[in-house]
Amino acid sequence: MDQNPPRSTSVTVADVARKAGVSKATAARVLGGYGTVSDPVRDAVTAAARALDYRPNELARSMTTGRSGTIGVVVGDIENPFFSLAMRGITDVARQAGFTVILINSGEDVAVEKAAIRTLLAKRVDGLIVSPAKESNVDHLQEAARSGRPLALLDRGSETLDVDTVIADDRHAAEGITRRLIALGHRRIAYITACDTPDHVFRVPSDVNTGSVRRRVEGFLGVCREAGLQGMEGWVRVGAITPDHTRGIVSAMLQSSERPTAIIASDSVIGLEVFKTSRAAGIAIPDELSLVSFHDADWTSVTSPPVTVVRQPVYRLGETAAKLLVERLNGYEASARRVVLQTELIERASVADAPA
Amino acid sequence: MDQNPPRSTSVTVADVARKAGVSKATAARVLGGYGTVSDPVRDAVTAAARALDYRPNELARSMTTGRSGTIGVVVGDIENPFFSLAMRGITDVARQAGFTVILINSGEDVAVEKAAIRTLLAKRVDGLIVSPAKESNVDHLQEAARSGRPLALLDRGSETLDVDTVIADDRHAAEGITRRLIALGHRRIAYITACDTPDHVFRVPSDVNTGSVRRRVEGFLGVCREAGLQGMEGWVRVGAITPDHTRGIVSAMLQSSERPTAIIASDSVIGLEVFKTSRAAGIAIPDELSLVSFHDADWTSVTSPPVTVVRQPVYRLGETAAKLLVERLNGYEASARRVVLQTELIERASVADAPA
DNA sequence: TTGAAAGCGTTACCAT
DNA sequence: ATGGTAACGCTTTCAA
Repeated sequence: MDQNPPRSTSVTVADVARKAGVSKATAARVLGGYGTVSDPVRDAVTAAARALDYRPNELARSMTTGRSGTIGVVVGDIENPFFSLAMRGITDVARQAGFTVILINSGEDVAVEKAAIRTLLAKRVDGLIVSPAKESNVDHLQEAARSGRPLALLDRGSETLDVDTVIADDRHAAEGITRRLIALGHRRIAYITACDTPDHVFRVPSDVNTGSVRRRVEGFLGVCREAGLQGMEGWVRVGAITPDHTRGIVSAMLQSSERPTAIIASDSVIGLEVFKTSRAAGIAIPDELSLVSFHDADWTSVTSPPVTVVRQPVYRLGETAAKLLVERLNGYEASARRVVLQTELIERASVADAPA
Repeated sequence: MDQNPPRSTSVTVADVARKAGVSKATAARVLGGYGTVSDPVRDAVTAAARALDYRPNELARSMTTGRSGTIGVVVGDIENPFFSLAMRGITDVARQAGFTVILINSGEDVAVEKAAIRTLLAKRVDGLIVSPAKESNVDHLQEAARSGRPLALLDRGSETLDVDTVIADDRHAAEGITRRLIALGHRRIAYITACDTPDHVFRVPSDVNTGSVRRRVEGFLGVCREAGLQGMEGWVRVGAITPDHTRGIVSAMLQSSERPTAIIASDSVIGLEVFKTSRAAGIAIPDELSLVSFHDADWTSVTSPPVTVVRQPVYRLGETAAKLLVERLNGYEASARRVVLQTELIERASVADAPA
């Protein structure tokens, strides 16, 4: 029973081999679980390994095999329930497939995203899942794709990037709620998103670089146009990047003489702030203001009134992206797949006829 | 302008050295940013690196330096807003300090946690941040600590583990809200937690293995005892691990003849489900039932009535754990530090006098 | 300031 | 079935 303190320098296959009285190659075979070895030798090596408390060095292993068993994930903000749920989907699939996940937060900043990709590539991740901050700026992703490591896009696609992509049917969802609101008599409908433009004002959909949001805005404007509503571009508000920003935007709107009769919130964090702000301003939902939010966050059913939402299959978004990536990692070679997951409108009580 | 397709095998220092007409050692020095080199040589190497689009292989670097620039994080469930917010704190600090984060979800399962630690150690993370599923079962953490890699505990401590720990003042918080409820005349006060016991029933605090929750339960029971309330152990309910489980527990309670007049929810996910279930059962909050929840999730102020919560400095919990770890990584050697962050009771409108 | 060569801990190829 | 040995891409003495 030698209980000597484990020396700081870790034990290697060579140590195990020596102790078991075999060659390094043989020890490596049983430790690594490859090649063929006789039972007695296997037992001896196993015993030696246990005695020495051998721990494989995955770094060294990756060094020679070229696979790190790691996938890199870059998301906008892990604190946002949307991403944390998608992340759960990713990690579940990854773990089951034997991969480990490196998470980097881009804060929706392209420069950070760029650096993240470099870091991840330098660490030799086997593959990448990215939710690109801006669709227009994907050179670094091109580069990643070219590096030979598979890349999957999450929630936000890119026309120019021919890689596996998993998104929700955002345009369709936006069209649906816009139609519904118009049918209820709404004409002053605001769309609020966290996406920003250089001068913080929206003019045309191409101003919005986040794929999922651009598609929604296009859907929104398209239906408005089709219904004869002109100049609705003015009702699209960008830059709701924090609750404070959102509050500023919403209260300004609510105080103006031509205030909106309906608001579409691009995510649940914004939806919540719209709810808070209008309540604080004494404006009643849904009598004076209708509210629809993307993402059926768990609390949306519990407010008074409960809020009408677009349910997105968020967990499955992450899960699917990870699955596609793992397939690539296992050698799948066919051309890029684009998966569009369906959303569902959950009608609750935050939407009503436009006030007279 | 050679635009030849980048060959699949990556370019190494040797390639750069050759192109720059210097030795591998010299090239490595400028590429790695260490040692001393003359300006002309530096420029030549830099130019060659750019021309070849050289990317350092961090794996190889880690191999020789022994540092991977990575910290491993094991949490119960990244989908829970508590952990996703703490995670944000961790990643922010890590990134700023030049570390990358590997995230593993334990699902509060000790076996998974154990495997996670092994994996992380095998990947040679420089340090670990763990939110241990069970305080009583920390052999694998002992082991991690002994491996020489620093370990920091998040939200849940361990008496037997002498490592840096960051927790909230859970006991104190629980005592505060319990006193308040008792002062309002409540006698049937339930405490509901996700933590489970083998037979799903609670008898004594030591049944609860999750540090933070055990401390809260101790605080709760202590104040009850001190106020002359006996047998309150029967009001502690464990196993609210999913919304469905929670609903089952709550609705059973609400239907019993001796139903609680107040409920303390151990996290916001449970708090939300209590809210939903009691509403569905037609039981009015706070007139017929008072509710206090741990974690001031963003939605808690927006329900009707808004819910009284214990505000925990969640982001700072993660941030602080990461800071302590990074200090260790930078050579800090003194004995283990235990940081206790203060909570705050946010009184809103879900708590009232006990019904007559 | 620069270069040659020895590791780091694996895997993998080629003999035996 | 087993052993010897050359990679993998980098850092790091030690000399020159």
